[in-house]
Amino acid sequence: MFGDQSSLPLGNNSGESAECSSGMAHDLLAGLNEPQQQAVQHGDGPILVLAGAGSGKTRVLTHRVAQLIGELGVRADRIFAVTFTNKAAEEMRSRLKGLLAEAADGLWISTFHSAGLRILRHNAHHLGYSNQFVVYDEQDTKGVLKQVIQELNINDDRYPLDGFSRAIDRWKNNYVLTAEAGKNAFSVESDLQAQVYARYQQLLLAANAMDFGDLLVNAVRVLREFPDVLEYYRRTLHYILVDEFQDTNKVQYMFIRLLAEPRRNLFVVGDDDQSIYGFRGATVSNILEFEKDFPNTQVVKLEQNYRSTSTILDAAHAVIEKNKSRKAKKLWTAGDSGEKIRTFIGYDENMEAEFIASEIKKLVSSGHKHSEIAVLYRTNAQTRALEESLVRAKVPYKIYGGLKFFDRKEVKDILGYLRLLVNPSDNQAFQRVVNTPPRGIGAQAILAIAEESRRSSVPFLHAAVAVAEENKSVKKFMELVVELKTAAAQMPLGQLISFIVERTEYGPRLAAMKDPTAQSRIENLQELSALGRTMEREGVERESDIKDFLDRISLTSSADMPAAESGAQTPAEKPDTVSLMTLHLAKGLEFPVVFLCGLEEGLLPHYRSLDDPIGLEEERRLCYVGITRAMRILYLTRSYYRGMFASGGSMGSSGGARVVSRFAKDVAGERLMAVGTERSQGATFLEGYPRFSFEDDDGGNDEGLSSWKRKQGFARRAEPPEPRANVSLDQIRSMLAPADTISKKPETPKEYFEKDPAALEQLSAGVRVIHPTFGNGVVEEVTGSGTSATVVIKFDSFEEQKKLVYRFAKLVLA
DNA sequence: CATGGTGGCATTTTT
DNA sequence: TGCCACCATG
Repeated sequence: MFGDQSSLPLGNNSGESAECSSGMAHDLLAGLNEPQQQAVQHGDGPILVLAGAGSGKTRVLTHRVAQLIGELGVRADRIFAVTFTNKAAEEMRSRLKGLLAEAADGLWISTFHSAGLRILRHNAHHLGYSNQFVVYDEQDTKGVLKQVIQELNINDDRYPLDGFSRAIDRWKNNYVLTAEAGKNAFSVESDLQAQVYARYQQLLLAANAMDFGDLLVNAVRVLREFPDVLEYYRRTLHYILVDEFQDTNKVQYMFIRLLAEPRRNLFVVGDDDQSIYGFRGATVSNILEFEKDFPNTQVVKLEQNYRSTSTILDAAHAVIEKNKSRKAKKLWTAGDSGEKIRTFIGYDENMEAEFIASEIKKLVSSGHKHSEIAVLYRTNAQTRALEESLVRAKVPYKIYGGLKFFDRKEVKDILGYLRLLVNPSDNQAFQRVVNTPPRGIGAQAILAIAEESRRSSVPFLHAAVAVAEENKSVKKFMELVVELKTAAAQMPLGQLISFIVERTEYGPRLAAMKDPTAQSRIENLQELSALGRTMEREGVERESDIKDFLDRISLTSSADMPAAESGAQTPAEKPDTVSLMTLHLAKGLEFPVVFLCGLEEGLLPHYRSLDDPIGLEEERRLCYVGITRAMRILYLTRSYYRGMFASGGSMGSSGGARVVSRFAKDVAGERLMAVGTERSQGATFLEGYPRFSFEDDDGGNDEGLSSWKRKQGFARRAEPPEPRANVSLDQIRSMLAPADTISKKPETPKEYFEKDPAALEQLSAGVRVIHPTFGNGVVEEVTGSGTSATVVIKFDSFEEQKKLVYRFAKLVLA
């Protein structure tokens, strides 16, 4: 009776938007089962929805929002929905757009990190940052850490950088500020880590920069330490919804708790079986804490699965039921049992990949679309073999995760210039670009600049002015910066980027190289410029274009955009491609056909978790997530040997021969059906290859591996794999485009200046503001304080200035 | 003092 | 595979 749900073609991004209609009332509940309706109709107060895989979680979430707006008359801008990835946020946004049309305007839907960023863009000044701070990525962060380690004279053989970066990360996940970290140091090492942490934060502050963790930590700090700010957000956000609640860590939990506390209208959705971000500090205990912190929480369980066949669900259950720490539950389906699970063992990872590629071709010729198929794996390293095989078989695919467009060196370099232009204290950007391309400023010169920067406590860029006195190369660089700075004030973004590429010699030098990759790098820069052009906005200050551009880029994650794709597809709307991604990225998605590969001990479960029971449980959940992505057909594959670096084989006994994953064994039995080599070569998925076949494969010509290789055209590589095609401009653009809300309104919450005393502090002469009826203007004077404050504003479209009572003028920062 | 080439080495998962 | 450290050269 809910058949329509289980037959969704590709739930993640097509799916339910089709159901949109305007007469909301009963449509909202139609097609929902009992517990789903219960969740959607829940009144005020806290509610925890335990939603198993494929039980219609997103559907409940979106219908709940629609219910709040359509039935209960809640204003859209009173609702705040948080997700983990931009992709999930975008998905929710588009479904709501389908359900509610323009009634959805004003909703705040965003990831935790963009929410933090948005709050800090208005409030970072409370913490001593400028509101124009930059966001440091991992590389920048490592650069700062390196500096700290040098400064503190730490032996980096004994204490490697990664250790510090992990420690700091852990602290931030748990909202441990530098002072507490220092106080609680219990060993030489942790004391050292705390010192590094403290100095690291100082340097970030000096550079007016925040790392990813800071976006949350500092947001929470602002809310905790500045009651006015907290008050403002509490007054604005009446209903809060959280997706993937099992993956929240402590800071994130503090964040939503702070916001939701007074009204307690908190709606969280999660599944303890799908908690796979323990390494990031996520803790299932948040689910337990939740019921403690929010007494009288209503709990709703969704156990009916609309996605998979019962065979697939059984297999998934066989894997997950072995976990000790989980709430007992079992998914069920009203659907059929479907086909058996198909298994394959390849001799090595190439053969495994070849199999997958050829199997995909078969599936496609029997009527499946490429886009219905996903290949999932534990580690990004596994993509190499897969990609090669897919290219050779001419199967169009997209890889999610891994290297992003914005991670490419040339792109980062040019972005480095942009960063430096809008934020002169961005020392990491300075170091990145000061000698890129090489212009005679080496280690010594940079050392001198760093020295000067320390001595007079000014940013590197300023320090460089002093150094320029006696260093011609530095002087030339400074002149370049001035020239670019001038250009930045005059040119639109796209043009500016091209200008930078030219004037820094970056482009010309690339063009002069004979390196075959140079051409594609030039193209990447052209794309960057084109992208900049599409981000230009009318009537906005040039600099804010640059800043927004940089913000969006720093929050665009690997899940949001394919890192690589191939296959000549027409530039149609939805290119038909197979999806490749890690198990982590696959969470929340579904596909009619799923290949789950590398089912080997040491890979899934990953060897880093083998000796840790808690880690093993998480690996098990990961496997569970993988299996439950499949709707109709599931393949489990592995290989017998795998060309990995020594570490991976450390647990394998006989020189790298790999052992089948314990999770695969749990699935074993009637449900499995061997396909491919297994039947022809005596190899079995669960056992491996018979010994005799491949001990020396130069010898035996007519059986086993070599013949298989010949048959597959293995030995001679038909043609070299084509270089990865670049991601299309359209895709990048569409990823960057979505703002926090459905409508393209200013980032500032509507009532920012309505009654909030804290906001008044931001108004002073020269600040640009927007008035709902008078439009854009600039503040000339602020008089009085509190509720009697008045503001004099000169609006662009009026000759005379206007004097407005602050309390009533619904001003918004421009 | 800066640069470019070479060889060694490390690779979980991500906002 | 891609990045970093080191070394020889200009």
